[in-house]
Amino acid sequence: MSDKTFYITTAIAYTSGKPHIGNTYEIILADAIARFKRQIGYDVFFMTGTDEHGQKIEIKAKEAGKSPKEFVDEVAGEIKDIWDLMNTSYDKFIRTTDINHEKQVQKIFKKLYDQGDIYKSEYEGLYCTPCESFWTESQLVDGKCPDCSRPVGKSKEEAYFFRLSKYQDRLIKYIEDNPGFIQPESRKNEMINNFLKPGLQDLCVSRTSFDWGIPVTFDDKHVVYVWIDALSNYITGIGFDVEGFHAENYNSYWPADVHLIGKDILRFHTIYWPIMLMALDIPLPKQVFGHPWMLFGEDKMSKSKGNIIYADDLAKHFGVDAVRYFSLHEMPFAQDGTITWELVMERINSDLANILGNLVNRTITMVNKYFGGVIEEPNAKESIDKELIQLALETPQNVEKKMDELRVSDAIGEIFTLLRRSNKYIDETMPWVLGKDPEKKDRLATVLYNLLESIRFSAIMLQPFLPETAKKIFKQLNTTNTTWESLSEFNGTKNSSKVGTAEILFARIDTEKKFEEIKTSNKNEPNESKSNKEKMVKSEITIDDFAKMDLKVAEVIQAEKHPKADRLLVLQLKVGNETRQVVSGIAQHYKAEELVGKKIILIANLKPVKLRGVESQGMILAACDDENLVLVGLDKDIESGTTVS
RNA sequence: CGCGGGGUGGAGCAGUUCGGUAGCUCGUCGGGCUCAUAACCCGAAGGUCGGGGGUUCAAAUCCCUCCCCCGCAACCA
Repeated sequence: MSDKTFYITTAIAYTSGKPHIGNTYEIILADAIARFKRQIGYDVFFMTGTDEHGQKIEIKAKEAGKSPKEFVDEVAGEIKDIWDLMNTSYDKFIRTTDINHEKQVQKIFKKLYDQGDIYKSEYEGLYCTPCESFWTESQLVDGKCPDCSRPVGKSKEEAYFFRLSKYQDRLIKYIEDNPGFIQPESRKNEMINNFLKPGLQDLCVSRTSFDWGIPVTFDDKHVVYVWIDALSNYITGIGFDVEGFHAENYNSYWPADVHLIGKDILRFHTIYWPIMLMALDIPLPKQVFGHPWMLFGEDKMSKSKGNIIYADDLAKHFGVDAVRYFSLHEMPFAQDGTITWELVMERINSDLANILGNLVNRTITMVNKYFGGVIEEPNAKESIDKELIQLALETPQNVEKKMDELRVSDAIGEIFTLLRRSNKYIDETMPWVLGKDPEKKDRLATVLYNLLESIRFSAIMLQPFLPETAKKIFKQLNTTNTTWESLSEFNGTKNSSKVGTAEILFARIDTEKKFEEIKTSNKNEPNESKSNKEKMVKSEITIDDFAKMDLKVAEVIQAEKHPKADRLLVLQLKVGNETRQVVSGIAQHYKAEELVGKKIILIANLKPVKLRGVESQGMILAACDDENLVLVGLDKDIESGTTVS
C-alpha cells in the first residue's frame, strides 16, 4: 500500500425513500474520484452510507405500518442495491443505526456537554398550541400565528444547545487561511457573509418531540438531533473513539481529503461540522465540495412533479456504464446540469457509440483483417504519427490536472479529445489503402500499432469512469498492461499478442424506438407518484361543515401587484354591490391586467388577514399542482354576488 | 436597494482571475472516404458576447448603469 492516503466521503443518504439519479450522481462522482486516486497510487478510503433517524422517518414508517427499524432496514437495503448496481467501489457503507456509531455519538454528546460546549436550556419561542409550531417574531402575521391566525404565546421546550458562537472567529480564520476548503469557491463568500459574519446562533442539538433517534445518555427524555448524529459519521465510520482508542483506519485516514456533498447542505458541512471538530479538538477536513444538482429539464426533480428519473431505470435501458458516463460528463463543475431521456440517448450515441465504440471496433477489425490479429514491430514511423503520439502522452497529465480540481467532466473531455484524434488519424493514414499494397505492410502495421496503443491509453484512463467498458476494451486488445505507470511511454502494446474479436461496445440507439420502449415500460410499472401515496385524502366532513362556507361569485374589477411580495396580487372584487379586497398568491400564473373582468369564486366569510401588510378579505378558488395554477371559473355567465353551493 | 447564480452563432457550454485573432460539443448545409456501429474525416454558413455609457492603442474580459432569467429568503387565506 502507498503511504499517500486519500479519504473521500459522500453525504449519507436519508432513508426516507428511494434515491433518484440526482442523488445517485453524488456516489458515482465520488466513485470516479476514488477509483482515479487508487489508480494513480493513493491508498484510498471511500465511505458512503445512510442517515436513518428523525421524525420524518418515524412518521413514514408508521404510514407504512412498520417499525422505524424495519423501515430503514428496507430503504437502506434499497439504497445500497442502487449504489452496488452503479458499480461503486466504496470501502465502507455506514448506517447511523450501527451500534458503534450510536455509541460514539452518545459519547461525543456527553463530552461536549461535560466541557461546556453543549448546555441545557429551553427553546423559548412564540408557540401556537393548536398548530404545535414555534414561530419567530418575523414570521408572525399581525403578531399572530401565520398558519391559523390565532394568538401565539411564549412557550418553552427543553433542549440542548451547542455553543457555536464560541468557535466562530476561529472558523472564519480557518476558512480564510485555507482558500481551497470550500469548493466551489463562489460559495465561500456566501457562507462567510450570510452566516458567519452576522453571528452564529447556538444550535439546538436535541429533541424531545420524537423518539426515533439516539438517546442522550444522561437525560433520557432527549434524543440527539440530526447534526451531531449525522455529521459525525465521517469519523465514527473509520473508527474514531472519544476516549482516544481509535481504530487504525482513523489514524491513517483522518482528516478527510474531500467531503463530497450536495450544494444544499454546504452550510452544515462548512459551519456546524468544522465547529464540532474544533470542539472535539481534532483536525478539520481538507475540503468540502458542494456539487451542483441534476435537474430534469429546467426543474428540480421531485415526486410531486412526477419527473423523477431513477438510476436503475436508466441502467435497465442503457447499461450501467452509460449511466455513469452521462452523470459524470453532463454535470458541470459548479452549475446545475440537466438530464432528459433525449439527452442521455444523444450522449450515448455521439460519444460512446460513435467516437469510442466505433474507433475500437474499426481498429480491431482491421488488425484482424490485415494481420490475422497479430501486429508486428512498428518500424515504419512517419512524421504524421508524432502528433497522435504526443497527444496520447500528454493526456494523462491533463486528466490528472483536471481530476485534482475535481473537474471530472473536463477530465473525461480530455480522454475524448484523444479518441477523436485517433479517429482522425485513421483518415489521415488511410490504412485500407495501405492494405492494398503489399509493400506498405510495415507502414500499415505501424499505423495499426499506434491505434491499438492509443486505444490502450484511452481505456486505462477511462477505467475510473467506465470500469466495465475499460475491461471489455482490454479484452479486445488482449492486454494486461493496464497500469497508469504504463502511460509514460507509447510502447505498451505487446507485439506478439493476438487481439480478440471486434465486439460492439455500445450499440447505437434508435431514439424513436427507444422512446416507445421507455414509455411502455413506464406504463407497466405502477407510477408511484400518482397513485395512493401522494394523494392527500382529508377526513370526511358533513354537509353542515360545508355549509359553513360562504362561497360567492365575484368579478375582478381591479388587479395590481402587491407592492412588497413577488407572488402576490391584490384584487378588488365586486360581490353583488359590495367591494372586497383579496390578496392572492397567483402572481406567477396570472398577470394583473388579464384578470380584470373575470368572474371567479370567492370564499366570502373567511376571516380577514394582512399579507405583507395588505388586508385580504377572503380567498379565491383555484386548482393547482406544482406547476400549474388555474382559477376556478363559471360555466356560463351569472351575476356577481350569487351564492355558490 | 434582502442574498446568490446566470445572460456568448439554432441548442448546451468554455473563455472573464491577469484586457490582445470568439472557442468546444450537438444540430444544419456541402464535400471526402469505405476499415467501421448510416460511422468516421474535411469544409461552410451562422454571434453588435443582454442593453447603454465609460477607461484603453485595444474590452466577452476592467469601471458605472439599466434590463431579463433562475435559485434561496420572504410570501401563496
